[in-house]
Amino acid sequence: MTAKLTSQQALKLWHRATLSSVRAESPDLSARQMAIFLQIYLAPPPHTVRGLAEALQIAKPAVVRALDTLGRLEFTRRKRDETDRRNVLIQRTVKGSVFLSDFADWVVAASDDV
Amino acid sequence: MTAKLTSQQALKLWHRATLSSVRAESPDLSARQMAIFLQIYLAPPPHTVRGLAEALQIAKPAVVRALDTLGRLEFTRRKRDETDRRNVLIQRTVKGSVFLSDFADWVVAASDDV
DNA sequence: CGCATTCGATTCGGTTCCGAAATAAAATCG
DNA sequence: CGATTTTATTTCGGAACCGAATCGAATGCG
Repeated sequence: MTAKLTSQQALKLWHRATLSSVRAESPDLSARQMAIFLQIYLAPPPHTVRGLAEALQIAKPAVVRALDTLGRLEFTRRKRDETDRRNVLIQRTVKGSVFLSDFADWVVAASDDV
Repeated sequence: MTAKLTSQQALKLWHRATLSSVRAESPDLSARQMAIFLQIYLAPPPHTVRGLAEALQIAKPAVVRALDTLGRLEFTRRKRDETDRRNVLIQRTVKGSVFLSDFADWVVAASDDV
């Protein structure tokens, strides 16, 4: 349904969507934080610190810090895995879903007439 | 040529592109920094601190700091405006253009078969 | 000319982030 | 059981960031 974008279109899309997000004063997430957030919401669970670190190819402490920030924003939540208590399962939240929905709207709007 | 994206497609696109960027160990830019960077490269010049602050609706010191970081990365360059020496004109660089080109490729790839 | 305005940068205290190394807690294995 | 492995977190010094307020230089205006 959607054709592959040209470079020009891709950049214009990214520009517009990012502008919308910044103007809306949504949390100023870094690329890493955003990648972790999207991974949690779009990739199939369960999500662990180790799994996220591997998926993004970054160090575990960086994941822990990003989860601290996302948790502070109430975009994600930690839950101990009771079957293996070494693991921490990262879960979605209502607030995170709302942000994701808003964000999707900005990207969709940016893709209109790009 | 390109149809408007659905929310699902928009998020999948963003997820994939952001993952590529993070995995490639490109600089971990925040949303604000990325918005400023794209504004400089995609919107018509001249670009000033004040103009960027207005376009993004953020405070000037935040723009100054972002330009410090982008400058450190050699993605942008400051140049005094000689006709009105209060102004600083923000300019593009070769290194910034290369990054932008790489970034565009990631988004294009992410848009394929989304 | 003198004063007000504009512009970018700086300061302030406080927060978050970095990578590398060390740690704590839980599970597994011999 | 004890030793090893696995998992997430904490620590460290150093860097970057925040918003609000202030500053210094340049310009414009009366």
